[in-house]
Amino acid sequence: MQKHSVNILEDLNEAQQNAVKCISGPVLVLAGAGSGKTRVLTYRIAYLLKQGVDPFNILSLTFTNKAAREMKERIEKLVGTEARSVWMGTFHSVFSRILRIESEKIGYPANFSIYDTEDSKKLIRSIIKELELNDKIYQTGHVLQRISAAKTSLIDAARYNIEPDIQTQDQASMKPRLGEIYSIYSQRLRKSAAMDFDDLLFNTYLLLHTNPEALYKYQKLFKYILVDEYQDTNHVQYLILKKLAADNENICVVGDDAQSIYGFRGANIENILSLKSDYPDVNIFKLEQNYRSTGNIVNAANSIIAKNKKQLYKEIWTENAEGNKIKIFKAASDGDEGRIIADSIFETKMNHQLPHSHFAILYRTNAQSRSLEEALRRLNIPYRIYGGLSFYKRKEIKDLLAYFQLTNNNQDEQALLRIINYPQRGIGDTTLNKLTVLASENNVSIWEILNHSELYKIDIHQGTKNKISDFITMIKSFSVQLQTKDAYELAKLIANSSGLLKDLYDDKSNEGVSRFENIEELLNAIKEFTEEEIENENELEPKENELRTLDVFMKDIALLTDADEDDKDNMDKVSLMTIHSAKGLEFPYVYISGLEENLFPSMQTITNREDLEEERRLFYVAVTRAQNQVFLSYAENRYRWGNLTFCEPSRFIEEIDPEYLDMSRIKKAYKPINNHSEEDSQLFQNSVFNEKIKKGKLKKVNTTEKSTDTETDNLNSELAVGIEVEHERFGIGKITQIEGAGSNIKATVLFKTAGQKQLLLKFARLKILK
DNA sequence: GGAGGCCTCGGAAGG
DNA sequence: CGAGGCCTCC
Repeated sequence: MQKHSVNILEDLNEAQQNAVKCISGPVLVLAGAGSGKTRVLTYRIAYLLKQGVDPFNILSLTFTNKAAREMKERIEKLVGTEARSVWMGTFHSVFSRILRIESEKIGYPANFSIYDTEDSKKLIRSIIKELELNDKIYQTGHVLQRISAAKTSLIDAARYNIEPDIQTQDQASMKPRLGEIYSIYSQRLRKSAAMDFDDLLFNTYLLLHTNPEALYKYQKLFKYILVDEYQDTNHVQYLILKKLAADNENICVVGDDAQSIYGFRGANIENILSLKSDYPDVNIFKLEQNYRSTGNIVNAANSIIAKNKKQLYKEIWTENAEGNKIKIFKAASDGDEGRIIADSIFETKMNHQLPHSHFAILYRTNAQSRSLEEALRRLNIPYRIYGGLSFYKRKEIKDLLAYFQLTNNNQDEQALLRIINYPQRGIGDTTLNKLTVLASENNVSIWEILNHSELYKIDIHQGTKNKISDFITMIKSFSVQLQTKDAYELAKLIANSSGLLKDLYDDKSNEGVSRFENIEELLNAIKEFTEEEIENENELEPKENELRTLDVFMKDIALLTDADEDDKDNMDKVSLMTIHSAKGLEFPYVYISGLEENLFPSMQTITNREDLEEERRLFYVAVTRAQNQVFLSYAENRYRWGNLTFCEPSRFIEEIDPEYLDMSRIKKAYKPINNHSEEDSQLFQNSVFNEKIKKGKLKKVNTTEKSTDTETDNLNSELAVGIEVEHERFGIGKITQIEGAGSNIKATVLFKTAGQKQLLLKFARLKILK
């Protein structure tokens, strides 16, 4: 055994070895792009096991199912089946397991439902309607975001409603009743015995915080904690980790502050930047040698990230050959850009006799993929798009799962509303509205009302009542079979007797056929699950009976995002994806498209310098995906939503040290873009804005800095009212009113087109015409 | 209760 | 332009 552990370490360089061997006390592994981060994590777990650590005492957390799966496989290769008993998974999956075990301590049943974003949004939309609020002002997405942010900061509905800062903020954004929505949302989740994604974290924290026994139990259990992609943790994840590790401090976090690109969903880069203040005796290991990319790529990436102020110092270097310089393509339009990229792929592939899988095209937003696809199709280059609608988010799949979910948890309101009239059984909106009102009046779930309809005064026709009663009887008959039938038998029964299968079978359109096939695929997956051997789960969980039942299948289903489609499709294809989804991947040849100011960096993102730094990290991630060669491209004109807009090359191109660039394709056509954006921000800072308007000069309103109070004064002045503006979509209009302050300036504009409509718009979207 | 016309709006994405 | 939500009319 000893001999074997030596062998394990032989695969690692010195820095990696040191990080693996330091198994006691807090450890931070700062791992640069391509430096073998995952390698260190897997070898560290293998090393722990070789040292005799019980696999049950190791907790390894990742952000994606894919990362967890891959790590499990890798460790199994190193140490064998022992690896299966390590607590390994995403934050959400591990904590939902714990919450099911401890559910009664936080007042939930063990079979609680997990609401995905779609379920949450539907619930919020219905609450907004019930409160008769303006859904233009209270947009579901935004409301959910606010609630999610609150939960991430451990602010529950009660506290939300009394926190002065939050109240002021909601008043200012004209949404004073957000707190009320939050309260009702929480109550309704409880009534449905459901948790949303944020609750899985929030409630785990609550469990550990309010329950010393549970805290003690899990501190003793998780003697060794490992966290991947630590730069992407949010506040509540950070606090949970801190609690779990408080006893023995055997926590090892691995990450790269330069690759923190999820700020917009609550990731807090400070968690990694300030780790030292939490654990003063933390051992820091830097992995700075890059094994992935050529010298030119590494250097160019370094020259980009050096522009960021907020970062931990490290210097990525490589022993790899210098390689080619980064090539830049200037295209006339988005179509032209696609053509240039497709030609280049074709040419490179032919010259070097490479498979398509060696190429990836990355972009900032999904909408960019269309013109690229067209160009690839024209040259018959096979491609594969990553992202898009995942299997478990498809309508027909969610419909069938809702049947399963309601069978498993009768209180689940969103599941009930989704299927009570699908397939159609004559229980329409009117009836459901009455029931919803009745349910909230009596403070019970809709199921409760339907199940004990004799207790409530329901004002609906006898015919409808009968239909409802048939439905309830059916669901109940499913529920009683949960423990007596295996998952596949019951699933098949539900799919058939609910009428769902027949409904899809009758639809002979292409779409209908594919939906039917998807249902078959889901049923097949359940069949496989049923035939699986019961895995060696954790000793904490009660022994499950021999039968693989549907409720067990449903446990984590909401946490699954893709159906391993990647593995199925192993054809040789070019990969197309957003930069976000490219993190963790690598390709010999990488094309980064759409390098235009306002597209990448994205105009809507940049409201302050920190956002710009995140965009820059995103660019860093994109460049460091490449092993051999990076190509950058931008279009001078781009169609967006049917409009052709003039584009400027991205400032990011300019930020790369010219030494690493090959400008031959650009020649003198390339102009530095410095003056433009700089001038704009100067304008804003110096309040010259007024002057420019006076002179009647056409001016694009600055988008790189958030507005300051100084300009508000300018904008508030009568001067701004009455001036002519242009909006990329609505055309030319006149400002009739300006209101708000700070970053919330709103201009009411009367447009000449779009039916003379009054629209409320952020000022930054307008061009001042005069 | 359901189908089709009208209106709206456009970000990256994990669980 | 195109997808998705809402409303109106049947």
